[in-house]
Amino acid sequence: MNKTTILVVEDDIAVRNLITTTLDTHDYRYIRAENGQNALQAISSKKPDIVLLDLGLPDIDGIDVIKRVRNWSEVPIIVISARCEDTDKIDALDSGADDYLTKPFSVEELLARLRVTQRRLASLKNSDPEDSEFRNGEMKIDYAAGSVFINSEEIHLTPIEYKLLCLLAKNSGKVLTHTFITNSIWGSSFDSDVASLRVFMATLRKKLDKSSKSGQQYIQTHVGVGYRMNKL
Amino acid sequence: MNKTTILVVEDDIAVRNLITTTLDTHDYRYIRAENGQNALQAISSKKPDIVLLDLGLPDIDGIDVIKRVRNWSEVPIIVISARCEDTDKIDALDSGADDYLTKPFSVEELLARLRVTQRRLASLKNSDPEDSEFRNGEMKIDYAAGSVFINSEEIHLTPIEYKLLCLLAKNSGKVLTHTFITNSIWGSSFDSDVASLRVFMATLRKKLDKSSKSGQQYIQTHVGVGYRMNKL
DNA sequence: TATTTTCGTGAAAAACCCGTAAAAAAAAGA
DNA sequence: TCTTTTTTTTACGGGTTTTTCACGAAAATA
Repeated sequence: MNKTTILVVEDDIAVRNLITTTLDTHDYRYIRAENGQNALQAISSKKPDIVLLDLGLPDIDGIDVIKRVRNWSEVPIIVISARCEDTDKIDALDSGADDYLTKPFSVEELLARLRVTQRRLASLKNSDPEDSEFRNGEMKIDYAAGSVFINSEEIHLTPIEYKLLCLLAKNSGKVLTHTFITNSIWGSSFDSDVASLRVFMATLRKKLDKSSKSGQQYIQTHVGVGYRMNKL
Repeated sequence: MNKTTILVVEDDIAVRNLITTTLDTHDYRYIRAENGQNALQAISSKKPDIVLLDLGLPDIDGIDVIKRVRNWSEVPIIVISARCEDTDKIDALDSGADDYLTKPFSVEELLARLRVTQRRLASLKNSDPEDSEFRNGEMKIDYAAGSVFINSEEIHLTPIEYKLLCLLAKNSGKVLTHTFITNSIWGSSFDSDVASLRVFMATLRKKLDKSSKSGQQYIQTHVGVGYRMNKL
């Protein structure tokens, strides 16, 4: 049986060393990342079992890291942060974090919470390896890099366009209702959001089709209901 | 969709009221238990989705409650306790608790952690995606994709046509009265709706028959009563 | 069979929804 | 600050969808 692998995302060397030596002495394997970019890449390439994430990273905000990971991976994320405000905790948890510890934290508690997470993973034993990229026809989404390609040619998407595409991709083949989509992206569903949604769909389709050779229809409209990504 | 049911195990009336009123205002259902015995009974008989557990109960020690529950149930347990020692936390977590909050706790944080737990429960349920579909003769309805096939060739239906077909399919073999159908689709039943219904039936039949090889009659008219989908 | 009622059908009218462009507002970078 | 990018708002045209209506066919009733 393999050791549980833990990705430690922390730029403060002292804290990182504290964590890694603790993990070492408790029979864990670990990987390190000093910033958000590396963290995202490590999650997609090394596929750790659990992620320990500091929120105060030099490049990307920790919350954004969580959100981006959650576009394609369900890997448990335990946040370890100096931010002790309630709103920070709530933001992190609602963005997709599984647990939240505030610095200074008890090493023993961290280990206990790791065990809780491991227990849950074991009972799941859901051995479907999550793919860090999505392919459909000529399109490819590289989740770790946050970039999209048509025929290995990168196309630039704005944040919302990217989110939208990920949402459709994750539910490829299924019809997503207007309200489901607007809720997923804006958190609420006003009529004005649906109007915006149409605009985004238009630009997204334009960008996808422009690079596509065959006249493939990636996104299909379901009148009065919503949209669907076709499996090609 | 049912509300999430939460068992609140807490003997301190003030704290309990704080929690239950909070749950009330956030669309949760709750059950109460004042001691460990009642809690164990409630978990087995009422089958709550989540348990909020105070450790300082009058009869059984909270840790023991956790251990005994874990003999036969995996229900998520979130501990809310005045004990703030690390060892207490670790004992509770290692005994099978899923999370641990110390009093005084932030109501907002509690809600956020409840949402985390709910998220996990939801993803557990959806792990086996039964892509529900309906088959009858050469026809197939893929509900998730919102599309209809005749001999694995997709046919385009307008929203009402699709709704109508789903309604007939769901009650395949049964005669549906005019008023039942118009009520299901328009919410009310005017004479004009029945007139429309005839038109929709005509186009629907036309679309189904056009692709069908054998002259199968999917929809049968019952004069003066309504329509029925034949089982083929 | 004759009469009445109910259905199916085609076509036109009305209503509706969607895509699109363009401008305004907001956010992000330089 | 100014510029650039991104998001939101608004309005309109066009195509699809729904509704209405008229008339002939089919079925039920007597």
